[in-house]
Parts: sequence; structure tokens; C-alpha cells
Amino acid sequence: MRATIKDIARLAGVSAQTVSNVVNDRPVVGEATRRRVLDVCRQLSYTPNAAARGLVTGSRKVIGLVVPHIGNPSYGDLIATLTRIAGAAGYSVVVGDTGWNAGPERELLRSLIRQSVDGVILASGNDASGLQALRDAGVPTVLVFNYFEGCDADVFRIDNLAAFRMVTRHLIGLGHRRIGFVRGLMSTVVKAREDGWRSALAEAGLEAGDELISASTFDQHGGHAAVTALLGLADRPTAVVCTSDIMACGAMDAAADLGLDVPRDLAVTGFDDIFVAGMRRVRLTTLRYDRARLAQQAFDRLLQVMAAPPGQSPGPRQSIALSCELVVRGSCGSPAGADPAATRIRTPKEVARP
Amino acid sequence: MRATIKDIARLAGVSAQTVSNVVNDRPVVGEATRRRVLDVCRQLSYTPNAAARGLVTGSRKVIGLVVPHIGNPSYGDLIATLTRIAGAAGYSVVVGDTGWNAGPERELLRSLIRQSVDGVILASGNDASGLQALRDAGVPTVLVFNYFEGCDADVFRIDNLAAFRMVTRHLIGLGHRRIGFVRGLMSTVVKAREDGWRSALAEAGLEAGDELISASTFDQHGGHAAVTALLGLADRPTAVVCTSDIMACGAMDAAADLGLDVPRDLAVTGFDDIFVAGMRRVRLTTLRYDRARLAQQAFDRLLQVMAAPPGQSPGPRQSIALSCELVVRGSCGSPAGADPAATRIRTPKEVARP
DNA sequence: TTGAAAGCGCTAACAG
DNA sequence: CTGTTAGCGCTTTCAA
Repeated sequence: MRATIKDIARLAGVSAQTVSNVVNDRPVVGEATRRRVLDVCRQLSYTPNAAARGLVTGSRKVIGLVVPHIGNPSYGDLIATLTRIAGAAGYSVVVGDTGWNAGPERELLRSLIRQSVDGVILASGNDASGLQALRDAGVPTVLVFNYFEGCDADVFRIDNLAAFRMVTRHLIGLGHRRIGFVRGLMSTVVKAREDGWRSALAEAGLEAGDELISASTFDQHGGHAAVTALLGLADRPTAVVCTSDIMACGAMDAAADLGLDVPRDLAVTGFDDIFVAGMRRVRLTTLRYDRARLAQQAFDRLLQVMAAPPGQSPGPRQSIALSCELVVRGSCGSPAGADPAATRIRTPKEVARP
Repeated sequence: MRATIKDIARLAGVSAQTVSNVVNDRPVVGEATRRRVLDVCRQLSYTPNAAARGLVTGSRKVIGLVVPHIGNPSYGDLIATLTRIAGAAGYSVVVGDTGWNAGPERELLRSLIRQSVDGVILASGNDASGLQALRDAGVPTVLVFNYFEGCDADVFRIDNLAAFRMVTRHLIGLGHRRIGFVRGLMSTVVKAREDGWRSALAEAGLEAGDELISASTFDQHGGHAAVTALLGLADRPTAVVCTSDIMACGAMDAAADLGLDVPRDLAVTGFDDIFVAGMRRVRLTTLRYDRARLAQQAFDRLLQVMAAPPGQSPGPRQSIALSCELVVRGSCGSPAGADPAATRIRTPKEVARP
């Protein structure tokens, strides 16, 4: 059916080895032979079989990328960027969506291992079991966004604590005293964000009671449900800090559904700065980070780890916590008459912990 | 490094073939042997090498999915759904993002062919060259959304003409007489949508001049640019039909940036019904279709084609044009006092053309 | 500069 | 029920 190296060899009157040399641009082939072989390749539209090649070379030139929710434009952007970067380096990307669930994640990782991917960028995972499975299989892995207690892996993440302290301080500065926290499933990431929220409240002498924390799914429906609950409190919050923009979208809708105005009756903040947040109709105050940079750093490091002799990673583990910038828009009641263009406040800078 | 079937065989004191039988759940193995083998597998955390298996069985259990823009939640949803469906059938999905460009698409398809994917779902492509490449390589392919003149392939698409005629009629019914058309790159899909817009105008005796058509990129920036241009016309439109929700988002912003109110000064419609369209702040009138169904149908058909003897497809080509429903929200100036909940109008029904 | 032989990890087909 | 043999498409020796 599909032409193999032998077919080409036969038709070109050379050996399979010579065809291989031509196809791989090894400069040991005579010009005449070369042209003849390439001609036949084109004629049969020959494409090397990567699986067969991988079997012998030990590298498939494929990496896996596991995310929790492709429908979130934030992850969509990450995937697009990473696909581009990896493609330029000759790697294909297998993308998996876990839907924030452990079962699919486990299956996905098993599948990636079976496929002998050269490495994995893991942007999902609620516990360290997935990472452990990859490690057992000897698959180089880099974590993005998430990380686990005491895990020995390269991590490229957000400085969640600083980011959420910053946004909470911003709300406090605007006069808010009762500030809710809207989160998805618990994880180290969410924990750090909660700690950021908590620490900002603490330093202002404000209460961070458990009733101010509302947990739900990590999408717009979750944000809606969580905020509906918070607004049902007797002493309801005047502001909510959401852990993603899509949750914040749901939060704004929840307020609207109760006849409340954002920002007058409820201030809302998000995280990710997806395109929706910047819409004139939405104007969501949120936290932004450099997704392209995160992707680039993670991939560069993965290349290093993949190049290292099996078993150990090259040099010390890298653990980068990228800082965010606060993007102030209208969803928190910016002072009247202020310039409607987004005001940006940067945190100190990137923090590297070796 | 990674355990192979031979390692297992040696440690369990059986032949490789027996290990293979155990791993593949073939019921020809004694219970005692079975347990012993499985034990060793677990101990070495053995995972079969899919590439090696694929080499001999001829099937990798992988399909490719090519989309033009992962960052668009509409495609994100499609990917997530398809990943789930395919996973349930034992297939992994390799996702590629072309960014609407021919170069990346070509590269992506070459990569998929090299990887010997069992089949491809092509939701991208501006011309038939990609499809041709897949055909030359003997890779079963199903088209989703897009299609090409006279192409002999299974297609699962939207009835674009009917959909855009419907939405344009809706605007005409609301009293609009000058209606712009905002599109991305030209393609058969966009052409059909334009024809829908044009035919609705024609039947109302309205003008469909070229100056009312504004082309740009298929994202929010494109929508912004295109509508900014339309609003710069001396005799500017009072409504714009956009070919995607994210373009419509940009369109709404463009109006706002010029100090115009949607819907009072400009009516805007989209396509896809992504979650943003339903937000209370946005309330975008748009066209909805059943993404999950589209994905399911396309995958089912791909399975059929993959199961068929190489070369021909099983039975006649399928060409399904799924109809849309109009989701009326606030972006076109729904009559005052109307129920703010979305009103839905269904088109006749699904049209199948064999 | 080219060819022949061996083998990557696995399964199909047969033999025992 | 289990083991042996052969070979998938390719690259890596090594020899000519």
C-alpha cells in the first residue's frame, strides 16, 4: 500500500541503505544516485515511517502535552504556542485533555507512554501519581503551572501566592472589606492562590472565614454556582477573587442574574487575561502572565532533559515562578473618570529558586 | 531502560509470545502463567511499545485532528469531545493547529503521515492540497466543517448557506436595510456563508455591494479591524453579520471604541455559540449547532472508513450538512420588553445529501 | 561511495 | 496451552 524504503530501493536500483542515506541527507551519496532516488521518492510520494525509525533510533520526535481543559482559551493559547515551538524543533505534539479528572489523566499518560513519546509537558494533574507513572516509565517530564509537594521535577509555574496577594490588596485598596475567594478543585496551585488571598486579608486585619471560600468546577458554570452561593450569604462579600477568567465570567453572570451590578454591587477579578477579559463589555480586572515565555522555557528545558543520559536530569532541577502583572480594568470599580485604558502594575520580577 | 516483552518473558520463565498473549487478554493462557506474567509486568511497570506493535499490526490506534485555531473555544470544544469519543474507542488523538496557514498545515499533515496515524479528521484547510496529500499516502480522511469543490471525501459540515440566510433574514425582519458581512479568509465555507447573506438580501430587494463585505483574520482582532473599516463608510451599515463569535466579539469592541452602542447603533451577529456569546454582558445573537453530534458522526464514519479495505471507502460517500438554530439574544435589538432569555428558532431539519 | 547483515519490540502463523 | 520462527520498516554496524 504505502511505499517503503525497499520499494524505492528496488525501483531506483540501489540498496535500502542508500535510500536511507539520501532521505536523511547524509552527504555520502553520489549526486547522480541521489537525484535518482529522490525522483522515485517523489513519484511514489514516499514518507518515512516514523514508528519504524523510532523503533531503532529510540526517539519518535514526539512530545506529549497534557492539559486539564482545552476549551479554556488560556490552555488553547498554550497549546498553539507550544505546537509552534516544538514544530520548529522537529517535534510533533500529542495533546491530551483530562477534563480535570484523574481517570482520564491516568489513561492519557498510559497512552503517551505506550506511544513512546520522547517527553511530556504536564500542565494538569491533581496529585503526583501521574508524574510518578511517567518517571517509572523513564519519560522525561516537565511540569507547567502545577507542582506537587516535594516532587523532584522541573517546574515552570506562576508565582501564585504573590499574584493573588497582589490582586486582593488591590481590592482592599479600593475599600473592599469582605472579599470572597472562588476556586476550582483543590490543588497545590489553588492552595497557593488561597494563601495569597488569605495573607493579603491578614495584613489588612480582615477576616478570611471559610464561608468566604466557594469551591466548584473550574469553568464558567463553576464560577456561576460558586458566586451564587456566596451572594446568598447573610453578610455577603462585596468582591470576589476568582482563580480563572472563565470562572470570573460565570461570576459576573451570577451577579447579573441576581440583579446586581458589577462593579457597583460586586467587584470581580480573574486570572489568565484571556481575550474575553479585555472586551469592552466585560472589562475584567485580572492577572496576566507571559504564556509564550512559559511555553518556551518549558520546552527548552524539556529538550535538555531529553538530551541527557537516561535516568538523571542535566544539572540542577529548575523551578521557575513567573510573576504576574495586575491588569486593572472596570470590574472592580476603578475610580470615576480614570483612563479607561488598562492600567498595569508589575510585581517585582521573576523569581528563580534553584 | 524501559522493560520489553523479552525482559518479562525471561523473568517469568515463559516465551515472549506468551507474554504477548497475556498482555492482549487472549484467553489461551493458563491461569497460573497468566498471574505470574502479570506480576512481573507490574513489577517492572511494563507498558507495550505501541510503535513496535503498530509496525506489525499495521494500526497505531492513533488518529490525527487538524484544526485552524485551537484558541477559539469552538475548536477547543470539538477537540475535547473528539478526544473523549476516540479515547473510548481505544484511539489516541494527535491534535494540530494550522493557525489558518497553508505552510503549517502541510507540515502537520506530513508529520501525521510519517507517524502512520490510522486516520485523520481535517477541520482545516483552505484548499484541497492537504486532502490530496492524505489520499496519496492512503490515510483515511474525513472532513469536518470545510469541504472543497468536487472533492471525493466524506464531509460533516454546517449548512452554511441556510444558516447565514436565516440570520440575515432575522436582521432584515428587525428593520435593518444595510447589513455588512464580516469574514475571514476566503474558503468554500466562507463562500457559502456569503451566499446565504447575499440571498437573504436579494430576496428582500436589498443591495449587497462589495463595500459591505469586509475581510480580515478569523479572530477577534480581525473582527475589530473589519468592523472598524465598515463603520468608516460614508453610508455605514446598521448591522453586521460575522462569520464567528470571536470575530463578533471584536466587532462589538470596534463599535464601542467608536462610541457606538450595540445594538442601538449597530446590530451584531456571530456564529458558534461559544460560552462568551451567552454572557449577560455580551448577549450575542448567534448561530448554534450540535458540536458533539458533529464530532460523533465524523468519528463514527472515520472508523468505518478505516475498517474498509485500503483504497476504497465503505459504501457511498457521506455528506452531511447539519442545520443550525438561531439563538436570539440582545445584540440585535430584540423588541423592548421581550423575555431576556434566549429565544430559539429551529431550521427545518438536518439535510443529508448522499 | 555503496551493499549486506543484524536487530529495534512486537505479533502472526504455525508447530509442538 | 506454550514455544519457535519470521518479519513489519527502518537504521546501525561493518565489509566491499
